[in-house]
Amino acid sequence: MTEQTEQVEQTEQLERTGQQAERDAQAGRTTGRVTRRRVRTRARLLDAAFEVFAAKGFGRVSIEEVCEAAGYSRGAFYSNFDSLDELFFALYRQRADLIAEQVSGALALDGPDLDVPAAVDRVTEVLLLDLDWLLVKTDFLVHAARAPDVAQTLLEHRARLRRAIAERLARARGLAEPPAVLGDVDSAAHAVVAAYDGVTAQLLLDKDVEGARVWLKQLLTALLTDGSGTPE
Amino acid sequence: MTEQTEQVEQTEQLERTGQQAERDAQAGRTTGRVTRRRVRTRARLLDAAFEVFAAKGFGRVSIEEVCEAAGYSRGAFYSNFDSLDELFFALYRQRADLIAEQVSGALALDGPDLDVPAAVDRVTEVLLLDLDWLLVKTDFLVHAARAPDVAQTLLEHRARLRRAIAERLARARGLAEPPAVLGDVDSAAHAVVAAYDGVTAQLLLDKDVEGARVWLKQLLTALLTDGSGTPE
DNA sequence: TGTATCCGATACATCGATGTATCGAAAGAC
DNA sequence: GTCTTTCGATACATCGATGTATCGGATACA
Repeated sequence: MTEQTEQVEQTEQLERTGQQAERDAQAGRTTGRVTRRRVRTRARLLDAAFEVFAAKGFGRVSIEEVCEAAGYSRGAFYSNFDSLDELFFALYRQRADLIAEQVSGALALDGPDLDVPAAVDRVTEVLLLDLDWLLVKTDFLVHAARAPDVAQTLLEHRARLRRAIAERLARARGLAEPPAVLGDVDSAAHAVVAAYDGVTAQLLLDKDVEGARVWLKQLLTALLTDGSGTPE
Repeated sequence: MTEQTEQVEQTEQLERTGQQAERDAQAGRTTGRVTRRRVRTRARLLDAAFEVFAAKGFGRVSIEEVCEAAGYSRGAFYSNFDSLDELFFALYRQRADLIAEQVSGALALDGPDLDVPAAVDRVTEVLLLDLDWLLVKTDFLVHAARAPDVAQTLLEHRARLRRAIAERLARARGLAEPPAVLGDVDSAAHAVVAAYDGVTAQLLLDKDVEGARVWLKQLLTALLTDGSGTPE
């Protein structure tokens, strides 16, 4: 569905600092024999998983399919993960963290005082970049909805995101913008996330990324600038 | 997860007018021997499916589990459906139509001129009634996202819903309300749906139905009344 | 009540996925 | 380069789910 090669490199780097030590510790040696091969296969498995999950949905994917897509046998899988759930969780964390960074970057771009429409543009660009990711993300949401501990993690993730937005808004709010249609910045941040999720749902069905972007921008500026922005 | 008994009656009535003729036609007789037993078991299978899907998620449910929950053997299932997918689709249609009716009712309640806040209250009540339904509905969304034909159906469903809202809004708009933060009524309707979906996502994680209701009301009034409503 | 038809239960054959145990090969340490 | 440790491939046993074919009991209709 997406290109496969050389995306590995990226993942590999992410993993290097990642949850490597845990497994080593659990295996005995405290970090001796860190193994280079291992990181590679782990990264490839994650990338393959993303590809396959996006294409068929978490619920319809077997361990073997992931391994096949990654070019490994099941032995490799069981050597790196305990279950598909664990792999899914790791995958989500990896990608979500990546996006979170990008969003932070987009928010931090202009100076200490925020240019709302410009920031909205940049954030929108990042958030609606990859349809496959939205698919997997939604899959994960549904998954988390039935696993309280997973849900907890996801909620914290979202809370962090909201807080970041709220802080950014607060810094900009005191200056020129009139108070938005919603009371405080917290509500505003909440609304931003809701708008994102809402647009995602439609996008998943009609696959019109550009349309979704336009629409999300419109929604966000409407919510944040109280009509003085660029509605319509 | 939810009560099971006597919900059957409801389903049964829905089915009576439903896609009954099709199968008969396909089986030969044009509608001879309409069978009473059949409608019962079909209805029970659908109810059981709802229960099981809500609890475990579509992807994690086997045909046998549904049958067991319904108190039938797999023979009954294969006599009524061809696949889990088909059952899922039927289930979605049934429930979605039910909700759509209720929303229509809630919208039609007050006279020819609409009292926006009151309508928002009523609609919110209906939309966020049943957490299990939201789970199944989201599951279905993810499912549809990967099956173009199913997506098409879902999109039409949503379009109808939006149109109903838009028409209702249009009737109310000419009178007193100032134009909302969004341009036309179409955009407004679109925004309403997006808000609904957005709130749903959060609700699926924190399971706080009351909070979600409050929040959705706030969002909707903010979007529809341009601040003159009851924000905070 | 008889009877033709329909429906759902049972049994069976098959397939795919899972997890484990074992072994050869690769990779790091010296 | 060797030697030890780790990783991943292979083979195997098992289990659960699927779909089908068949049969007996239920149901509608006369």
